[in-house]
Amino acid sequence: MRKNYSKQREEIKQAVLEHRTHPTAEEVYGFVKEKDSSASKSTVYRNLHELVAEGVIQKVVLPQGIFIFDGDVSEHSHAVCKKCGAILDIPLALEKAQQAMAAEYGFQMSSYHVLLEGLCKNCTE
Amino acid sequence: MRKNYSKQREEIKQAVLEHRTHPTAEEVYGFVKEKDSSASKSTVYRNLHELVAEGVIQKVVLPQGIFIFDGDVSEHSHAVCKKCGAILDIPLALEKAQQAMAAEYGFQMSSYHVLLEGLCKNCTE
DNA sequence: TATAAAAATGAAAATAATTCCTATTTTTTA
DNA sequence: TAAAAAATAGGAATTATTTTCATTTTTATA
Repeated sequence: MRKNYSKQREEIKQAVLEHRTHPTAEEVYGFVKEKDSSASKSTVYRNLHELVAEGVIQKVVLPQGIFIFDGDVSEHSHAVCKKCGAILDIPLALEKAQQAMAAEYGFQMSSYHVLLEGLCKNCTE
Repeated sequence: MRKNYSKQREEIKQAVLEHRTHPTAEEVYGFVKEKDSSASKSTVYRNLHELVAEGVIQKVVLPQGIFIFDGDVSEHSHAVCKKCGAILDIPLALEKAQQAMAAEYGFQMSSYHVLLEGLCKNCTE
């Protein structure tokens, strides 16, 4: 277990936790640059990867193949607005699916990713 | 509407429809090459893209960001085996989610993507 | 059928996101 | 405080995909 976080590591972690917008690596890099202009991209990518491995943040892929980072590591799903791109966290649980998958397919489901697409509240008003 | 399919276009379509393994673009390229060694990658990518736009096949992204192609365009979900990589089609419908999303978040859900991960039957035996 | 116009192709270059490499800097340890 | 370990910046390398474009193939039509 790592005892201390380096300055950059802490800034990268905070950038993901504070910005609840589900930033991409590039966006995290932008946030970190604001505070420490000497920060490099490789450090951002490396630390994001390590934070994911530690379970501090999670990496989610959007249907277009873009990766976003989420400071909320609890099991939840996402809804992406096709117009503004906003990403909502939704507590959509698929516990029932676990048993159904085992019973019907003999598939031992260990995790799931649900991604909804549509229009968010703002974009339909 | 396109009347006829070119030779390559037809081979590319067939490769996706016949191989129910959910191939990547690279794999489709491999299948097409077997029948027509002169086929190029750009043609495979272009046609896959067009077939998706036409709704003949669909493109799905896996959590690692890899794109796979599916000849079954009906709304269904996928379960990926973490051991062997097998991809199962599963009729997991989220109709209820549609109303719930509208009622709770004002989100007009138009489509969804569900991806389960775990171990398939073969890999647990 | 011959031919002009349109569409599709192959090959290679360009792109974009991410990972890798490495010399240097920073931090930790004792 | 010195040696060892860890982390960094910056750039090169990688990989999957897209774009470009000259050539080939197909289609339409005179």
